[in-house]
Amino acid sequence: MADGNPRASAKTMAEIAQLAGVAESTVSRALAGSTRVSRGTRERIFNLVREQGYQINSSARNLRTQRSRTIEVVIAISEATRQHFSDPFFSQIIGSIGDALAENGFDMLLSRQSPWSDAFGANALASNRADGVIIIGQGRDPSSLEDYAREHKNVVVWGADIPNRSYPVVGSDNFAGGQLVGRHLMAIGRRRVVFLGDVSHIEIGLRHRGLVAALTSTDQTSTQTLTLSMPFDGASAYDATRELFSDRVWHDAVFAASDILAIAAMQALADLKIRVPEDVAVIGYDDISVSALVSPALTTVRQDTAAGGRALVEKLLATIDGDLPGDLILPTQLVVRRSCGAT
Amino acid sequence: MADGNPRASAKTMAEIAQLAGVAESTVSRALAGSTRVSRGTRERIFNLVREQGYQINSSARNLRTQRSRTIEVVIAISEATRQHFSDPFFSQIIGSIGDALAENGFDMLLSRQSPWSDAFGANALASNRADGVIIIGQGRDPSSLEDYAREHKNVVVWGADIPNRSYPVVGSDNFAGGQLVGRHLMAIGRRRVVFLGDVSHIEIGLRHRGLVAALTSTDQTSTQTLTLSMPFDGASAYDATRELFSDRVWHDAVFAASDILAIAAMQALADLKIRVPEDVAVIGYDDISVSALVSPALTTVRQDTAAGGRALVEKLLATIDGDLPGDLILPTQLVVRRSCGAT
DNA sequence: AGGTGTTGCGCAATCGATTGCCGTTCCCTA
DNA sequence: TAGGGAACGGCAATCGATTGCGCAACACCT
Repeated sequence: MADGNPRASAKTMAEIAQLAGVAESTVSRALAGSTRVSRGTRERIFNLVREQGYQINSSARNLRTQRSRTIEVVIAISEATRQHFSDPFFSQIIGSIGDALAENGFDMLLSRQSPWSDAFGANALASNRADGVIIIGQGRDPSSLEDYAREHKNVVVWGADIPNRSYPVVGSDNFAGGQLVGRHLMAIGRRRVVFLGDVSHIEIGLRHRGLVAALTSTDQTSTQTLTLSMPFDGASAYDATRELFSDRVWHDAVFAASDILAIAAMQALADLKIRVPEDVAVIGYDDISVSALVSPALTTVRQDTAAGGRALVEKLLATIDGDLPGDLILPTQLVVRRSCGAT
Repeated sequence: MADGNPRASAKTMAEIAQLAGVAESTVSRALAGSTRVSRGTRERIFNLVREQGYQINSSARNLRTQRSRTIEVVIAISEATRQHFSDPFFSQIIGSIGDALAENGFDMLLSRQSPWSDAFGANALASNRADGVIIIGQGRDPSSLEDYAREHKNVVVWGADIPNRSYPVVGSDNFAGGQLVGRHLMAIGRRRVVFLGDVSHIEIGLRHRGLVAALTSTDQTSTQTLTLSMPFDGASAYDATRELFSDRVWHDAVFAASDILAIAAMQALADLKIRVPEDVAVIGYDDISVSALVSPALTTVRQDTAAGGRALVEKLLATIDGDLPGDLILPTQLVVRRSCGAT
């Protein structure tokens, strides 16, 4: 018993103050690291805190300070998009956001419902649960996001640099990414390209436009691009690919809007005994970790999620501090592996 | 202007009360759906709330009610384990937990640091953030988790049914899963099995024991199992597999503790021109969505993450309500695909 | 009319920490 | 010894909602 009776009961700051023989205000200041408390007092208080296993009640603190040191992260995945939350791309970016937030002493509230979607649901920002919001993806209809951003402070978004925005954006250069793919395909002599992805989704539309731009800006013989556009998940990408190639193999390349789609497409081709990359080259987007591990390894456009997540957090925290940070469009990089048939 | 001036300023319940000409208490009760408020008053209040875009301040509410309607979800990934947060297995289970929480009106606080790891970290100091904690994985050292669970109420864990626990557990039957694999391998005539995974990790150890039990409980000719045990990620699984098989192909099967490891192993084998499944059968664990899409499609043991996530939430909420829910060990299921060479 | 409920609502205490402002104490200097 | 600071710490208001208790008004019954 000499070592105290840890976390027996002690609960409030008042109790600590009582034990230390000081006022609550002093305990508060000591814990906050204020210089207005003498070293001796501070140490006495810290020892008691440790002994008693005292923890600040964050509800009370949040109420008083009017902030929560919590950030809401929203993965706005509509049913219609069919994109799965478990797409590793999301996990990667969420992971890096989480790390960056933790380093700054912020908690992360994860949500899959856009705060504007449910008219009468709870809105974390409005209700003081969160000091800011990071939204992953602009989705197919950026206008509701725009409305939301206008009415709320402290919103940053992972997405594309679209005009008439009122929020800072971090994203990768989707158009350039599409271009990289287009140029690469031209360079290795593939002209008849299938694009797989929902082009009405802003970012994916940009990838598509980049592809088309690269393919048509050349003076080589005309190219023919087929765009399969619909909400895609792995399964439907498989089906679409399988159907397209089941009659005959006319196209010689597939560019999928995400690695998940690309991997599904490769599977469909394999099941049709169509060789990748000999008969059809396949290129994906994201560079999720499994892409290096499939056979053949997937050529893809890397999005730097680590830098992206970190930047999102930096910009949001700056916004909260009253700054007006600019946007950040990260460069993309083509990661050439076997699936495209290049050297 | 007739339609009011939405979300102009209105902020506190007091303002709403003022506008409605009632006391704060009445507004509070109306919002809480108390029957002690007349229909007329209730409607008047609701209209004002809508008009003014009022949202209850959750810090204040949490302080007063002493709960937060928030659950913390912890992915306890140690550096040493090398397991990546972006493993789709985690995303899947987090997704289903998130859905179940949302249905019950709870928020999800996502954290990658076990609450016991940083004894005095920055925000370990704060409490009352969450009404309960869901911990994914017992890790390699369940004792610190045990300590934590003893000192805290409302903790449920995804993991294995280990003895001397003081928390409810939901998990899949790892031993049975390993057995399934062992039996299947025996049935298809593979005897020389390599196990890939960190057996000091509780759940993975069980999978391993299940495998060994199945392989040795038979009266067929003796089997030889090699266990490669170390913290694994995709890359190191690749390396280990590559090294093991580079001299000669003695083993005829690989059982990996997760699909990610299995996919990496398949890649290593492919790079060595070793055929899967003809020369070496490969079986994974988890059945993440990409496993059906790799070539050859991966035979694996399915963990029902959807049911698991839901059960975790149910049990936690029951615990919060004062119940003492039992454990739930979900059945596992062998999903036979091409990589094991079965029909 | 008086008694007994029932409804509907307000008063005021309360949750636990933060912080502006002010009061001591102590030390140093002139 | 008086005066001027600096250093340290306490008082009390405050954040915004919840809730036990009490009171008024009205209905119903005998």
